[in-house]
Amino acid sequence: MKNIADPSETEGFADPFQDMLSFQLRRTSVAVMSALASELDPLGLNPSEASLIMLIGANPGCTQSAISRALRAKPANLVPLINQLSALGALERVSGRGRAIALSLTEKGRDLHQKAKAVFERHEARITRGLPADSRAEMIVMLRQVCMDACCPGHDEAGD
Amino acid sequence: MKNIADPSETEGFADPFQDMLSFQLRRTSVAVMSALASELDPLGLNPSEASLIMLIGANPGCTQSAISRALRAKPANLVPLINQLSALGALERVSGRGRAIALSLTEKGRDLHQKAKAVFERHEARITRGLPADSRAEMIVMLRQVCMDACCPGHDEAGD
DNA sequence: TATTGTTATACTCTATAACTATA
DNA sequence: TATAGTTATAGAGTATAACAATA
Repeated sequence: MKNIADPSETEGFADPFQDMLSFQLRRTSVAVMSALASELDPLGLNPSEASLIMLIGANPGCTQSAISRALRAKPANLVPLINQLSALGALERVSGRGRAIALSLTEKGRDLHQKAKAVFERHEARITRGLPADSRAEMIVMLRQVCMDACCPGHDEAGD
Repeated sequence: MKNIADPSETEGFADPFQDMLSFQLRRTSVAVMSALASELDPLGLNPSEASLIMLIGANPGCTQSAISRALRAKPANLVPLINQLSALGALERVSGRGRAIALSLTEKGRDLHQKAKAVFERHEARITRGLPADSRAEMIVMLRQVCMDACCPGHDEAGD
């Protein structure tokens, strides 16, 4: 069945990314987000929508610009997301000062918020079940450090 | 300047993702890949192209299907990538058995390979410069574990 | 005028289905 | 037929520019 040199079918295929932090980060992030999407599926939410509900649930009355900063997303990209959750009846807009709009969850949104929190907690437990007890917290600290160092390639100061 | 309740402008904005491994992974991965893209820019390569060169450089004569497995990418998505690097004169195809095609670097490709390796090493050092000495290796081990646990949500066996 | 939000758009990544080519 | 590769296309996610609305 193996007629040509196909190293990946054997142990002989060299993976230069196996020992690179950058690529392991990416692979793991993709795997984790994909698993999270599957776990959120029964709620009819994707990770973006669930994140938005988590954020508004934790900060009732916040504005879109505050959310865009928190999610590191462009304001323009929040519009379809908010429209969909609004059409779903999960959140409502109340006009604030200036052009600002205060976002908060409806009763349906609060229900989704509780369910999403449960999914997140279960997911978090699931992906860390193979780690020693303190490793999760250590890992988060290290990730924040790496994120900061990556964001500010030339300096030593904080940026996250 | 702050007329409405905008928690993100103060310390009062709650970030429910700050202590979640899943979202810190994603944030860090995005920041790291963005930094890598900037560092590869002078070579005229993006991270995908550079990864492909690294992989073929480490495995001369490998096939596209081997690469797609190693990069966890769909074979169809490699086509434009390979076409571009081929048009750039960085790699060449030699037909193998069946419909398989063996890929290898040209002289220009080997030159890019060396330069990309240098960029990767510098980048790796840069993003880990804020970590204690052994943390990088520990982190990679933990990431592989988390990746495995995320990929196989229901079992305990290996999958990465 | 400065800030906030919206629209339109484009570019990259990723995913699938249908197709071709070859042992 | 099974494997390898290609094409076309559709869907996310993300980026920018231009615009509207309001203090």
